[in-house]
This record gives sequence, structure tokens and C-alpha cells, in this order.
Amino acid sequence: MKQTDITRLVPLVRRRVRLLKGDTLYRPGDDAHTIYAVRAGTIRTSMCTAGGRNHVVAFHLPGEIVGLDSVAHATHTCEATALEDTSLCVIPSAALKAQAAQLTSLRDRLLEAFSLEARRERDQAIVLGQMTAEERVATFVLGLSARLSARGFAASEFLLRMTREDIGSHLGLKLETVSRIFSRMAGAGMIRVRSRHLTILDRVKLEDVTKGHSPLPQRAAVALL
Amino acid sequence: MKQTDITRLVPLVRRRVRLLKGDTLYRPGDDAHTIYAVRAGTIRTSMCTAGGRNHVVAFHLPGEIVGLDSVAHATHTCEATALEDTSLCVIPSAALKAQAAQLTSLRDRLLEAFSLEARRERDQAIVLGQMTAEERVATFVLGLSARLSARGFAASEFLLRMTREDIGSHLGLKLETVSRIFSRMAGAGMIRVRSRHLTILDRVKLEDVTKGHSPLPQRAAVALL
DNA sequence: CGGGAACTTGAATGGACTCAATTTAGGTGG
DNA sequence: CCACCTAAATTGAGTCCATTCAAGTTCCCG
Repeated sequence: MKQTDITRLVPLVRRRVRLLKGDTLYRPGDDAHTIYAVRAGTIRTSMCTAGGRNHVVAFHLPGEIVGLDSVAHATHTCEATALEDTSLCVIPSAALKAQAAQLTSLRDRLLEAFSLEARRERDQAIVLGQMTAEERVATFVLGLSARLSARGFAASEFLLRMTREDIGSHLGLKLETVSRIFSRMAGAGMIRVRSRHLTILDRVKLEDVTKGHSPLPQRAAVALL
Repeated sequence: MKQTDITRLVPLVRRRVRLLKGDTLYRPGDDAHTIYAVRAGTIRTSMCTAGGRNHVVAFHLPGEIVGLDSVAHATHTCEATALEDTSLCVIPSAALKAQAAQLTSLRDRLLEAFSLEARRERDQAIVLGQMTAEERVATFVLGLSARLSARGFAASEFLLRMTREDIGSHLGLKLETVSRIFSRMAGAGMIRVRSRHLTILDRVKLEDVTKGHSPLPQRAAVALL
């Protein structure tokens, strides 16, 4: 919602950055002087585990904030990459902090943004800890839909800017599992997927899957084109 | 570390609370005017999922903060329960915010605390998303050890204040799995567990398990008392 | 239009779960 | 203080969901 949209309150935008698909915004270890607000496009943040596996931490949609942890830390721990051509506002975190010293409203917004970040991560931990693969994918699709529609995009028809592997990594699943579940949900008439183009056909059924009711049949009841 | 110990910087502690084992500090929906610093004891925070399952969000050890999200939100979303007799400092969040308006240092501490919270949750998401059961349990044990020793408690010998079910819920595992893995780690000479009493015998091996090297044998190589 | 990445689908495997039976620990009242 | 009683923990056997491995297809991008 609006809470993440710090941009409105901040006349601190010094400059803009444009990234091409595949470009890296920052890497682990990079100095972190700034936070970014996504104007258009999509950013994927990811991390390596101690064991060397990769984990997609989040996808950042237009209007959302990237690199919030840099307000309190000197270096980045994630890698941030553009999944499509992306434009961002650059907000120096020092200036943000200085301004926050003056403005109560900005201070509150900043706390809210952090709080929301912590809550998102916590919710994700619950998704990963308690849900089956089907529930995770359904939750992911509905979550994307909600965030996009909050920004004025279509709620029920959108492009997945990330690969199945990205989705899988974010949800703690393998790419094949994500693909299979998309197919099953399509077979059950909940969604339509044609490669990256996704349409939500039955939101209610999807929400049921989210809650662990109505497990999907292994094979589609009806064959779809 | 010290970052979480807001208490030192805050002369705002109005009063203290004492809880008996099993007492609830707050429930979802309760008004959230305050944050708490654990003086002694252990607090477990947990949430219900949409599907009705329960998830243990975190365990809060002495010196750590409980209810940080109440700084930015009106009501609690978690339930906080004492796992043993526990005493807490009560810090009104309004007073905290007012004081933060004046003091740069406190403001920075507050941001750090939030940032740390977000990072903890993110790390937990990686644990849940990318790790096997063995890696999760090993990570949990080492994490507890590190946090306890940072507070001056013994690093290699401590009591688990939570049940196997609590641990399982926190790690996205069933209690039987937690129990089995404790037994396997004991069989491999990494730890010793006698009910709630845990001793770390070989930290290096445990760290290897954390990284996904050296999977544990199904059956103990040597039978231990 | 060619080539490589991304995706789909199948079959077989395996790790964590379920169900179930004991054992152990901890708290309570006689 | 001990016997009891319930909650917690351990262990085994069988099952199932997600993974692995593999083959084939589709989609992009140049």
C-alpha cells in the first residue's frame, strides 16, 4: 500500500537509475549508501546460503522499496538484479536519516516501512514453514496479484517477470514442482498460464487452496488447450 | 548483541512484568502500546496461519526485545507466551517514539533493532526454504548457543526451554523429526541430549551439518548411554 | 530461422510425515 | 516421600509429497 511509498514524502530523490534486463543493481559486500524506489520494472533480490545454494529473498514491484537494510547497515547482504528493464529512484540513506530527524511523519513512515519489511519476511517464513507446495504457489500468485492491483495494475492478469526457478527458490520448491502445480491449477480451472502470462480465473478456489482445503487433483479433470 | 539491548539507552522503563510459566503476555488483536525487554526467562511468539495451523515465530532470550512491531502498529499479530518464569521490562512505545524524536543515537538504535528483526526473519526464511531437516536443527542449536553466549550464558551447555513441538513448528518440521535428528546428532558425537538439557560436543561437525556437508548416518555408529 | 534457455511432463527415488506403541520426565495429591 | 498421572519424548514401520533424473517441447532472442 501507500506505506511503502516513501517517495511521496521524500523530496530527496537525487537521481534516477535505469537498468536493463539482467543488470545488477548491487552485490553482496557493496557499500550501501542508498535505498531505491522502483518506478517501473521488477527487481529480484537474492542471497547465497552458507552451503552455497541460492535463495530468492523477494521480488520488488513498481512502487516498492529496495535495499531498506542499507539504512542501518554499511554493506549489502543481498544481490539485486533487474528482471526486466527497470527504472529506480535513488534516495541517499544519509539524507533520509537527516530528514527523518526533522520530520515526525517521515520518521513514522520509515518505521512503518521497516515494520512492513519484517512482517513480509515473517509471513514468508510461515509460508515456507507450514505450507504445502500447492499452498505456497497459490499464496504467491494471490500475493503478486494483490501487490500489483494496489499499484493500479490489473489484479487478475499479469506477466510473471521471473522464471519458474526464481519462483521455486523464493518458495523453497524446485522449478519442476512450480511448473507442475501451475498445470494442476490450470487444470482445475483456477488460473490460465501461457508461459509467463498468468490469468486468475477463480480467486475463491485459489484462496481455498491457500488455506489447505481442496487439494488439487493430480491430473486435470478436463484437458485444456 | 548489544544492538538489541535497547534497555541501556532507554530510561523509559516504567515498570516490570513477571510471568509464570505458561502465562500469556499478549494475544493477537490486543492493543499494542508497549515493547518488552526480556530480563530473565524465555518468551515464545507464535501465530496462526490462514489454514488454522500454528507457527512459532521466534524464541526471545534474556536481553532480547519482544513486540517490536507494536512501535508501528496498533495491535499485536502474534501471541507471546512465557516458556518459564519470566521477567520483562515494559517500555511504552509512545514514550520511546517521543524520545527517539530527540535522540539521534536512540533513533539509530531503533532502526538497527528493526533492521536486525527483518534480517532474523529473512535468515529464518532461508533456513526454511533451502535447508534439509538436519541442517535446520543444526542451525537452530548453533543459533541458540550464539545468542546465549552473547548474553553471558554458557555457549555449549544449556536448557531447551521449549518442547520438541515448538522447535519443530519454528523450523517447519514435525516433533518426531526433531527428536530423531537430535538422536542422530548425539549418535554422531556432535551433541548430548538428555531431555531438555543439551550439550554441544563438536561444534565443527555441527557447522558442517549446517552447510550440508557430512549427512548424518541413519543409525548411530556407537550406542550411547 | 537457428540455437539456447526456459518450460513441461513422466517415472522412480527418497526424506520427512503419519500413525502407533513405548518410555521417560515432571507435576500433583494422597 | 512416593505413587500416580499426564505431558513430552523416543523409536519403528509404512506412506506420500516433493525431488531427482531424464526426455521432449516451447519460447525467445539474436
